[in-house]
Amino acid sequence: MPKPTVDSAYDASAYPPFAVTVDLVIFTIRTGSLQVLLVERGGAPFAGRLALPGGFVQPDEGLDEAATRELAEETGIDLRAAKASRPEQLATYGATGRDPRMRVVTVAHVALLADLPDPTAGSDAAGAALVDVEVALRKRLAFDHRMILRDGLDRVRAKLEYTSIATRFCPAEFTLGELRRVYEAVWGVELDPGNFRRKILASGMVVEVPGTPKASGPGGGRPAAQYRAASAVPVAIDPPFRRPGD
Amino acid sequence: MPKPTVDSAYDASAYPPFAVTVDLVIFTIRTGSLQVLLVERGGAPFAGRLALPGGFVQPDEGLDEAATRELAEETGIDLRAAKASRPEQLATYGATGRDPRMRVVTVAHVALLADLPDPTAGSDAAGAALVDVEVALRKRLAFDHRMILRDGLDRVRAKLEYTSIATRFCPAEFTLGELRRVYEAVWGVELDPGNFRRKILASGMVVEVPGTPKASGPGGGRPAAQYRAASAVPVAIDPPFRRPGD
DNA sequence: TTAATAGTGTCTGTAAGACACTATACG
DNA sequence: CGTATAGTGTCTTACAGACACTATTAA
Repeated sequence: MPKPTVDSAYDASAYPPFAVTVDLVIFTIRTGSLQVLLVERGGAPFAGRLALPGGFVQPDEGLDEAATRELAEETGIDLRAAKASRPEQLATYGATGRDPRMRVVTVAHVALLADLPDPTAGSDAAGAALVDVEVALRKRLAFDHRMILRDGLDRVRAKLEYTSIATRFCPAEFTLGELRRVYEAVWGVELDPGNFRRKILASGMVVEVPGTPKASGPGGGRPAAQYRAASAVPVAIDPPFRRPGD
Repeated sequence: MPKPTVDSAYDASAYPPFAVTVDLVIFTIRTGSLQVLLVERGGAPFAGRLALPGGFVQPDEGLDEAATRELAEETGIDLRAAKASRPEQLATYGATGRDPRMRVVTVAHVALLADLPDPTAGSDAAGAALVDVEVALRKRLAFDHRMILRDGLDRVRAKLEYTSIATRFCPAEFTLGELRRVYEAVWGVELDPGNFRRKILASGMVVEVPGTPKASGPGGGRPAAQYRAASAVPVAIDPPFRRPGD
């Protein structure tokens, strides 16, 4: 095993300079469909195109920090206080020419949001919008953001199988029906309510909130028990909850 | 959802400059134990410490390209010819201060190697060595390389469960006993030969090479049939091959 | 012969999926 | 009443794990 080339390369005075950014794939579920937050680009390049939110990493912050800051700036959610659901690193994209002006390496992150009580929707959503994921994937996004979105979607779909992150899409308390509709929206399938119930309860990922049945919605239906995530941090589902047909 | 901050940030003339490197976690299996390739650092910082091989990304190459180039430089393996087993991106590490001299973001990759016929071992392995992974994790490595190694190990252990990458540790033709010992080395467990055989054959990840039984080793044993990977690119194992006790 | 590995057969427990059934709401 | 959702019970099938058994080699 030949020469170690590390040392000479670490010449602090002469290294190729790169710009480093973070981009965010922010998913949420609205009206039963999986949506992603996109912003419209103002200036060149890709002016007018939709893009993932993101920005430069500052010299004094780490990558996670930058992603959390961008999430706060784009959605108003301050995760440094609510210690849950930090953006998770997805992958890094650094092909030459992915930004036509200079060499930019971007570290993509994924974040899951419970749909916020509508104050957020009415506010200054200047240029930012939630777009159905299937629709977004058919559009021409800026840079390589379509690939990043594709990878982010794959990641979320996979992680539903073996972790409890689905609860991240739900408010603090939720019914098993709501949780099931999260899985159905992300996976694009229908799940048997009875089998779903057994599987989730057996996994221990949720605990029942005693004595608080939820009033049934329009059209009737038996009131459902309320649950909350058993753990603040996502936990492994064992055995995994395999998605049908994949 | 508030202001999009993307546009102003994309001022090509004023961005915070970073150095971008790739680091490689190169695993192989030797004498039944999982080993990782480490190099000894010559200069400061961390002079004398063991480190993962790696180096700066050049302005005209992509991240994958840089990782492949570094792999070739460190091991003599040219993957641009043998189109198999490219380094796979692991994660990106960019904490402030991870390099004491400047801001360096490193994109870590994982590569799996079949143990090479000993020419490589005898050559100029100046400062490069294969180290048992458990031993390496107990050492103090340079930079945050211990964390990277830990993450790389987790990744490989997980990927054995649902892909056919274990064959990457084997030569072109191998017996099921050899493949089983790969799993045992990576997972650190013992597997039942009979059940292992059934599981692997049912997965379709290998195909038998007809009419070539392998002579049994020292100590005897029935000769084993030879197999090769059913696909040049890793394929999903369905249902997954779950690792015992985890 | 013994020891070691390859390969097959069989049983058991767990869990997923299909689906029927009961329970409780709305209109 | 009908319809919709919540929740339980049951049956079948698939498969992992334990383990016994046969086959074929080296020493």
